[in-house]
Amino acid sequence: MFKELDPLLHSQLRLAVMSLLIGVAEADFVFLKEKTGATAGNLSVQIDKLNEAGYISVEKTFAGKMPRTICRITPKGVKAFDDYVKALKTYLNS
Amino acid sequence: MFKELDPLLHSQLRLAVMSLLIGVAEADFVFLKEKTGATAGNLSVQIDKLNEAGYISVEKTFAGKMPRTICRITPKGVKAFDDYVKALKTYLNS
DNA sequence: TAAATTTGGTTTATATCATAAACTTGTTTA
DNA sequence: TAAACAAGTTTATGATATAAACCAAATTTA
Repeated sequence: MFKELDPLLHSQLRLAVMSLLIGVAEADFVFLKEKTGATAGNLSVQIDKLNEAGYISVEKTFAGKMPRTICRITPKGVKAFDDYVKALKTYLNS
Repeated sequence: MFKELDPLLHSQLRLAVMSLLIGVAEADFVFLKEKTGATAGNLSVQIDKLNEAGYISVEKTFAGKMPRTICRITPKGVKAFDDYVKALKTYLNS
């Protein structure tokens, strides 16, 4: 009947981040912040969680002298996102 | 870009309840409990929240001598569900 | 060059939420 | 009448989302 919804993805901000990352090769912190409209603190926490789950990879580099955090979705993340969408659909067939 | 997700509907159990109710004229507590697999306590709490939000109406009657709680989705609930689905789609266009 | 501001974040505190365990009220069965 | 069951409700707790506060380095301004 209803499939379980991965709690890691069933969060507005984390879902937005994954949604953005799935469409691009990579995206940095500032880009994600602007696109999602999230506060930096909240975004930082949610990126950590996605990273720890292995759904995204996080690379910390420098753009010139300024720090730059680059995020990329992983194959595991793509699969999780896909599964989440499938599960969601079991709730939306009204 | 991303639309807000109504926090009242962005909950696995409440979403399941709404999903069930949108397809039928009415459903009682026991039916909802069986279909969702939720515990009675959790279901009771979430039904209350949906009721207080005006998304469903709750009628307490008796089936013979046993109590029976009947739930129905309201027009407001239908609209909220519809809006939620629309908002969700802004996250899934990958 | 010193002070103020901006950038790019992280850490911490809080308020809310989802959930299950425990409880209640009444009914049926042995 | 005691035990078991039915249909919920209340309560306790642990997790979660979120923003406020903070920090270090770089840049701009006076």
